[in-house]
Amino acid sequence: MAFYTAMTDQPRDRTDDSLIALRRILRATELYSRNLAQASGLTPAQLRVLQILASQGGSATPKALAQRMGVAQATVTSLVDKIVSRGMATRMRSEADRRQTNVVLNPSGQEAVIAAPDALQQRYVRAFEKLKDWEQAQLLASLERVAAMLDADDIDAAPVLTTGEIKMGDRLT
Amino acid sequence: MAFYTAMTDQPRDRTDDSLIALRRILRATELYSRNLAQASGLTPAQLRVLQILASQGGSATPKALAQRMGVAQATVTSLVDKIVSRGMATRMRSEADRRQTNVVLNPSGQEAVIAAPDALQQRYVRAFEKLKDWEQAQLLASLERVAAMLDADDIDAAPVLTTGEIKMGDRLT
DNA sequence: AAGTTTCGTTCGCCTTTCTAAGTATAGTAC
DNA sequence: GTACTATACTTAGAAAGGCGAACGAAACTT
Repeated sequence: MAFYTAMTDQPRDRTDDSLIALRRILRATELYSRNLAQASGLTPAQLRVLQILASQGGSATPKALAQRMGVAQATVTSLVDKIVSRGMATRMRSEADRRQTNVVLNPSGQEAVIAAPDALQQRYVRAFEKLKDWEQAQLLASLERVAAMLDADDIDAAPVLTTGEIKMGDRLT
Repeated sequence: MAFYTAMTDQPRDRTDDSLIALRRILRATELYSRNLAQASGLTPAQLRVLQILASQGGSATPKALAQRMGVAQATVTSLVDKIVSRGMATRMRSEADRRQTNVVLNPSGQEAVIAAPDALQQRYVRAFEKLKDWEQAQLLASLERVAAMLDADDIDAAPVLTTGEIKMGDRLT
């Protein structure tokens, strides 16, 4: 991990430091999302479904949701159940292909999404928009770079990751 | 959110884009951690406990763990139960204060931590170390900046976040 | 028309997480 | 020293997220 421990100027390895920063980011957002979801009377997972729905123009199929969330279809079914039972969305059979179901966001669901802005947004946006122009550009470039570095698409020698088939060894009790 | 929609050069708002990048990062790491934990025969939460233990010199109290993880003590109890039942850690009453219990990492637990390097590490480190020197420095600075922007410490008007007391309104069924 | 694939649901199971209610130990006050 | 209070942890019970396997229905293929 420490490649150039010799560079005496830096107290710690940059790789380490960047990992630490990344974990801080992760941790902060995780805590926020719990928080926020509670504030809106929804669980994080349910809110995520609503957000995806909203981002897709108000409707999506369970399959699409599952892929988007990196979760099994069965899981989506139960999430949608709960959302539907709260009247925040409705299931509608597709006309074109009747195997498909469209989960459609209701007004009340839209409100929920608006009222509970994304955990990140809440805090991050304020800070981001206070930055100088070039700082914003810089930050954006860096984030996109990191995202690209982590993204599931361009995997080479890493464990499987294709959404929905997580394979892999034994699973003890 | 869109402050300078007028700047026609950019297809989208930088704030939006950076949020999207951030979500990609989050999503990628979330998927990875599931994956990785499974590969090691542990669940993500259990692995997190082991990692924290390791980072604390091999032992910590449930209370400390709970705080570190942003989770209730009862939750830690059940996580520790499972870890202990797999022989990866041991509970030991504290001599000084017998109300306290120390959760101590066993050799087998240490192995697990080493064998299952952090979800981020796995992938990120490889990519990071391929970057040019100035790129690394740049990225690190950006990440730390974002982390600072999100961190719980310097909150002003945002929802509570002090680890362990997540307060906040009603929680529907 | 029979077989195959795809989509979604149902079922049974496990894990995480919470709150509320205990139990034991430590500290403090009288 | 006995009684209160605070702290550290566990237990118990419930809800939620998540999975794979099995299933019914609709759409393709041959």
